[in-house]
Amino acid sequence: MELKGWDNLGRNLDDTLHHQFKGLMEFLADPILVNGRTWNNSLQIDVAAAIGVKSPGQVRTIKSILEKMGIIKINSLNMRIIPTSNSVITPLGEVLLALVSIEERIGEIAAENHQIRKSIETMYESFYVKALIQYHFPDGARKSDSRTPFHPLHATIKALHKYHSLDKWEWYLLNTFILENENPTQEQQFDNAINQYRAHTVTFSKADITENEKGHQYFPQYLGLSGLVTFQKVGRTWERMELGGNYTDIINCILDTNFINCFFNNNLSVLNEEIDWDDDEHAEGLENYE
DNA sequence: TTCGAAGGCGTTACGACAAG
DNA sequence: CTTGTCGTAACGCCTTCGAA
Repeated sequence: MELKGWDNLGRNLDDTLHHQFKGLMEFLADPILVNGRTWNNSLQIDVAAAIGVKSPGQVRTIKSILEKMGIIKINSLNMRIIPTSNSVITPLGEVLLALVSIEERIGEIAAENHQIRKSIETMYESFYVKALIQYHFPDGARKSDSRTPFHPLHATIKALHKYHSLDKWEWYLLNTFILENENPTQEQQFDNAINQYRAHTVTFSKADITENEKGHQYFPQYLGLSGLVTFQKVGRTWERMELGGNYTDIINCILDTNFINCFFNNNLSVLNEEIDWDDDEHAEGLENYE
């Protein structure tokens, strides 16, 4: 049976990316460096040099992941506008910039102090919770199979809630079948597939993954950073994911069927603190993590 | 020409096994 | 039990390519 991952960008979210983002913002903040240029190849080459990557193609990948995470404004880097750090960064991006700066300043203390390290980690978690709430596929979970806006966090949390945990192959089954939000047909197909797998009537190997074979690498990594999901790891690869113990009110909020309606219909934006829930219960859930 | 992104490919980590 | 070797799989950087 063929397994297919959701589309993904091949970029890890880690210290390196955080600092590349900071480097990009520092570059754009300096009019002398930007030198009146719009977002063209020449500018990208200079940005590449400034943030320590080797090609403008990589700068574009970084731009793309920062956009999807809601760290920079979508299309704020384009060929018509001369960018500045202020015209590009989102409120969520400001949070990340602050976190990276804090981490740099107290880095030495933090290295020796478990408590402080833990606090920083928690701050990054709440940052990534917000980033993932707004992270979605506006053009479909997998371009080859779908064109409907899709919210991967919602789909994952919902599956984890129902099936308690997902191993790597169950994760690929989720990716293979679930391509739309709240689609009962797809959910039934996924249910059949996961039950067969759990009954050991089918087994999978790497060779069964025919599309987006790194689907297990990137999005699960993002989930882990948010603390919403935890992973049982063997060495450096994960075997099983389940809901983290914390953030239960956020998780309940994401599970609510209104969540998707609000997200896609009301232009829900955690970036700009414009969440406008129908009832107060949801709003409280989010406020705890502002 | 510029774009996004799939996946190729070099590097690294793991695990099995043998030898000390 | 520890150390060393080696084959395999995972990782992740970044090249390449189809599309616009």
